[in-house]
Amino acid sequence: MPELPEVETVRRGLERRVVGRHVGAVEVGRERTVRRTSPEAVVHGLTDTTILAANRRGKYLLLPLDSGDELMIHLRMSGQVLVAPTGNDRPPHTHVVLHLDGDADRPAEELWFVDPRTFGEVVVFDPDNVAVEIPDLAALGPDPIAEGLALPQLRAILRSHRRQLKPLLLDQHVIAGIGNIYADEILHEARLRPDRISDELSTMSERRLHDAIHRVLSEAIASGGSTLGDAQYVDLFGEGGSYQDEHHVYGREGERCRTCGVGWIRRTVSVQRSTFYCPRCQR
DNA sequence: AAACAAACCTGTGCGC
DNA sequence: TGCGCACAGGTTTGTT
Repeated sequence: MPELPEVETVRRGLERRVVGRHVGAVEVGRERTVRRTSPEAVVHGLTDTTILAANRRGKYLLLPLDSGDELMIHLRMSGQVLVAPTGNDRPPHTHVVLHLDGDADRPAEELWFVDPRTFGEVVVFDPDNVAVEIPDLAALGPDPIAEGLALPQLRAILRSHRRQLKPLLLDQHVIAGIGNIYADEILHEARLRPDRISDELSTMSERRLHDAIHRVLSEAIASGGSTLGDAQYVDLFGEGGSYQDEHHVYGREGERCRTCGVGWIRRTVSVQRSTFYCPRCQR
């Protein structure tokens, strides 16, 4: 579920609350969550370390440790990262727990990785060996927020592929961080149909797409991301975002278009994903 | 190279 | 009320 804006919101929470903390004990409850290595590797890699920073690339959370290793967390569809006072009841599907020591101004707390569908993962890796240990992370395209994506760079990407825009935006090797909600919202903002071909856009359309990527992602981050009806996505402190109120097309099949007030939002399927757009103002 | 399908899991909402 | 099916924010793998 979480895409770039949601992961960025979690990252900011980690920066505020977790960076600088020392990790005492570590518990791994479900092996599948640490399947890239093993429970022992994650426990040993985290125990008695200090978390130095909270970074993000695409949908990957990356926390450098004082050991020289990094903690990588990917939420996939249903993962959550939460902080809570030590001793609080843990929600169902809490698979990894980091005990954060208290200090002069903070009580001891726990960092929980919660994930009903267990697609998410937690791994401790050596950043000098990332291409071998986490090849998908090493192969990520540019992150429009963390690294920036200038117009000439986007043009080069669009013109070097001959692909439909929706699958192209969802491809993490091409651009990192955009998922199903924001791909649709970006294409709506750019007034481009999801099946337009990347190397057939006018220079003006390329510019609109570039503007839309930055505008939609930035505004979604400013709103704390999108929390849908199931409240699956919440930030580190359990708070939902509000960008769902700004959605113009995602989840709005059959509704009148908020942009043109004339068209009706249509749902199709692309890359096995629901795709929403306004056939009148997106061309 | 790009489109397409299936797989990995669990939970929820809907029609009947 | 209960059952079965469709569907869900992601990514990998394998096939056309």
